[in-house]
Amino acid sequence: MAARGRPRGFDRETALARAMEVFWERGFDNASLGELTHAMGINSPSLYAAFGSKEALFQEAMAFYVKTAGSGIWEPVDSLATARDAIAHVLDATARAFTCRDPSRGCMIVLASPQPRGSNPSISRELERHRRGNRDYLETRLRRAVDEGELPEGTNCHAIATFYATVQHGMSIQARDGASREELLGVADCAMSAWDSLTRPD
Amino acid sequence: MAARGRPRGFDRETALARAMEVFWERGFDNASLGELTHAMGINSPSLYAAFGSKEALFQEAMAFYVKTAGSGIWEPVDSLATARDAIAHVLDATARAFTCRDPSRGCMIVLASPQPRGSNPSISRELERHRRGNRDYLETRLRRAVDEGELPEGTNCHAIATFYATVQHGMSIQARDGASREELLGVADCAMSAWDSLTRPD
DNA sequence: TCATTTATGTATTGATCAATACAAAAATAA
DNA sequence: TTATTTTTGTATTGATCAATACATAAATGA
Repeated sequence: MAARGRPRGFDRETALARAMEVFWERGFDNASLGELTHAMGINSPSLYAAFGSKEALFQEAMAFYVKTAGSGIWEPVDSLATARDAIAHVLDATARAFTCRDPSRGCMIVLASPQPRGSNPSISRELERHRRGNRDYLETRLRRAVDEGELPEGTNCHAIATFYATVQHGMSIQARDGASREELLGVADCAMSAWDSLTRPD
Repeated sequence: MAARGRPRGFDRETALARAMEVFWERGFDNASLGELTHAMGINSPSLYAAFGSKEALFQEAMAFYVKTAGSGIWEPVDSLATARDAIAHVLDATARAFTCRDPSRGCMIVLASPQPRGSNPSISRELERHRRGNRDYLETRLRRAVDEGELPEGTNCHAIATFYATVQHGMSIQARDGASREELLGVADCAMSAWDSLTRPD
């Protein structure tokens, strides 16, 4: 199946990666088409031909972000032996991922469009859906730990998952405010120091 | 000193309070002048005559927010007897304040302009400065507790203050994502359950 | 009364934005 | 070669935005 017509003059995935960087640094609204096309090295008709719209481009950039920056954080959650190891890993990897650019950027999922009734509610809802998914993922991992006997019956998995998700979200703001990697790792340590009392039987 | 000229036809502070609500719900960029003037019940020339510019209006709205919504959270920090009580109060009051509107809004200082290199960097910097001030305020309170003997010498006040500030920031995202007051109070409880191990002598 | 001062309502300005129209370019298929 | 298909670059569109021009209204001071 050879391509008909004139071949595309740029690499789609490279352009997508550059768009992701712009959205990550500037958020959805503040990333103008001029900035995006400049970073991607193309003109706007090429952008629209390849991606459809600014919103569709963002959706793809978000998926790309999850696949690249996010996978190192969340993928090991199921494979690590204990829920404690899993959550400690999430916080540790978060501290590293949120400070992997200079200046630090925090999490694109948390910061790219924080106004649910802003200019593009569907994007805010999609990001919210994703954050909720991460929280639920932690809760599911905790429930499994209860089933496996790592944690006692009666453990409040919902509250613990919500707590650690909250810490993870807060680290995005700290990163944007210039917190160093060491400070964020310190936050992760502090959060993990609650583990024993959170999972102690009543 | 009677006022010359035609008297202002609206109450300046009432209008400011309404502007604050709009900025709080929509953020700086997404709050259009049309929305602002509609909520304030005035036309744009009156807005500019009374407040100067959209940015100046936001600065005043931010100060108003700190004075009203924020004071109940931060004011008791110095007067409460112990650092533990102070921090527990901050988290508890935060959970309540962030869910005092329906739908929940979280914190205007955290959410109104989260892109440091967005459309208005000076506003982002001002908000960041304020967040940093809150964090420093917690650290100062912890150092006082060390001086007074509540906490042992060698307590890592910087790390503990950063941790609790991070939790507080994360609660804004949770509130925006629809977390209930009870869930946020649960987050506050989880965070406080780390207290003993965080403040235990080495 | 009349000049001065300040506020208000209507209408508009220039800038910026996302998205597109259009014709030329570059490939394949017949 | 010629017709067809798709991409590219230039230029533009209509919408929306923050901010303002201007004439009128409503107060005080002389």
